Parts: sequence; structure tokens; C-alpha cells
Amino acid sequence: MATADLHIVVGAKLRNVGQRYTARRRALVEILERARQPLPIPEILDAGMSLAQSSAYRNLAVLEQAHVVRRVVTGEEFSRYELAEDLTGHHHHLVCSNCGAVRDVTIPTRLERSMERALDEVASDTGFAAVSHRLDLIGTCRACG
Amino acid sequence: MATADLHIVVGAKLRNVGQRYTARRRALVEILERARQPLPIPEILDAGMSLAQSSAYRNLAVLEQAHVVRRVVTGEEFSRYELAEDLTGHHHHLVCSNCGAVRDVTIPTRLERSMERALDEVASDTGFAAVSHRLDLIGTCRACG
DNA sequence: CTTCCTGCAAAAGTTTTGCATTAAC
DNA sequence: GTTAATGCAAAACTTTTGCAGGAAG
Repeated sequence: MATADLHIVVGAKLRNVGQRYTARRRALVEILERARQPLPIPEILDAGMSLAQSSAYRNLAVLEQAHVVRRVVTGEEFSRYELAEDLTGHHHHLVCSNCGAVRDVTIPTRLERSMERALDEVASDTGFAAVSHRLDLIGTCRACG
Repeated sequence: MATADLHIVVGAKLRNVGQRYTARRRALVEILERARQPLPIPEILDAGMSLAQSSAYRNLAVLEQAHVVRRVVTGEEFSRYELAEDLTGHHHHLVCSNCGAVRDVTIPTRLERSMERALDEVASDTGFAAVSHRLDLIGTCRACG
């Protein structure tokens, strides 16, 4: 998606939940777009815009409610944020258990489908309405290996 | 696994990393065994044993290093702990996005295998050594649905 | 002009650490 | 008897909140 289109879609999502699309929020979205992987708050703050930490947390919470970003918890000290799958497409994460690095990855559609089917079945067997899934690979990245 | 055998295995795992298997740690293991799903610290402390909060955190960290327990982060306020898969077998989690409840679940072996294969391939394509995976279903449980 | 966003500072809440005491080996 | 685990209290650290000032519609 081109950045201009991205802003249009994000703006619409924010208006849907009664929120404005301010300069700060636009900058946050662009930082996450460029990153192409989930970023922790400190990296977001160091990315060049001058933004108060409290505003970062508040804006990311708003963007999450608007389904613009997703919070990714990895067990590290800070949670990470990425653009929501509505905007980037469905994907999974490689997580390095040594350094904590996270990298986006996709798996074959065929497998994605059969997983989806099996999960729906497993969920409904236990009275659970499955909405989505989260699949992470834990291992060691090239730098740490 | 019978509880008696469990204690033998856990004791061995702790000795492997130069740690003792004390009464507190035994009690923690039994609480997690009975729970059959990942418990947050407050529930562990309320489970009847009188254990200082700091000791709970310290002991769970030791048990994690010894590969006796696994820390499960769900994005809730508290992290949760469960017995490691070495002891309970490989499984996944249903996570209720409303109330945060977590329930253990297994998926068909066939699917588990093809997922494993695909993930190894995806990982090695990106210079990543995949060790394990984590698959959660996000949805709403019966009580919240 | 009214409403909401922003920054600063302080609070809240989870997890970690220091230290004296007690238990394990 | 020596080494390590425990409880208590306090600290550290991430995230949230209150409030006054400024931007957006």
C-alpha cells in the first residue's frame, strides 16, 4: 500500500472511533510502516520525532482501538507495536530467544488454510469462538546463532 | 505423569542446573500441575501455600531456567506460568480476548507435523534456526461469548 | 470557541533486589 | 558448618493518569 493511501485508510479508521488523525499520529504510523517489524517504545521514541513518552503510549492505545496498530507482547521488557494486519496483511513472527529481535514472515497459503480449519474445529469443540490466531517461531537469529 | 514421578523428574532437572528442590518449589510444581492451565502470580499465591511474592518470582525464574516451567505472556497485567512441555506434552492455548482466560488445547498430529515442516523451511530461508513454535487462538470463551 | 490532543510530572502496578534469618545438604 | 533459599521491605522499571497549555475542527 502506498503511504498516501495508508494515511487515507488510517484516517478513516480513526474517524470511525471518533478520533482525530493528528501530525503525531501520522508520524507514528509512518515510523511503524518503515520499520516493517514490531518496534518497542524506546525505538519509536528514538525514531526522530520528538514525542513525549506518555503521548506515545496514549496514541498507540488509540491507534490500537482503531485497529490501526497491534500490540505484540514478546516477554521482553517493552511491548512492541506494528501496523495492524488490516493494513499489512496476515503474517507471523520469528522471535530470537537470545536477543529478542522480531522479524515478519508469512507461511504458505495452503498451510494457513488448513491451520485455520483445524483451529476453528478445535475451538468450537471447547465452546470457544475463534477469531484469529497468533503463530510465532522461537529460535535464534543469524546474528546470535 | 503421576505426581510422584513428576517430582523425580523435576528434582533431576533442578540438580542439572545446580539448584535444590525445596518444599516451596515442590508446592509450586504441584499447584501448576493441578491447575492444568497457565496461572498468573496472584492465583499462585492464593493457592494455599504461604509464599512471599518475591519468593514466587524468584522460584519461578529458577524453575524456568531448569526447564520445569514456562512463562506465558498474554498481554494481561500479570504473566502466567505453566509446567514446561517436557512434562506436560506439546500443546497450544485458547486465549479469551475478553476475560483473559487461557485454556490448553492440542491440535491433530498431522497438522502439527506439516506446520513444523513448513516453519523449519520458512525459518531457514531467512537464516533463522527454529527451535519451537507458539500458536495461540484468540477469541471469546463460552462465558464471555 | 469548544473539544480534544500534548507534554510534563507524578502515580500506579508488576517485577526485581538487598539483607538478615532460616532451611538444605 | 557452609551454602543457598526465604521473607520482608524497598527499589527499579514499564505503563498509566492528572492537569495546565496548545492545536484541531
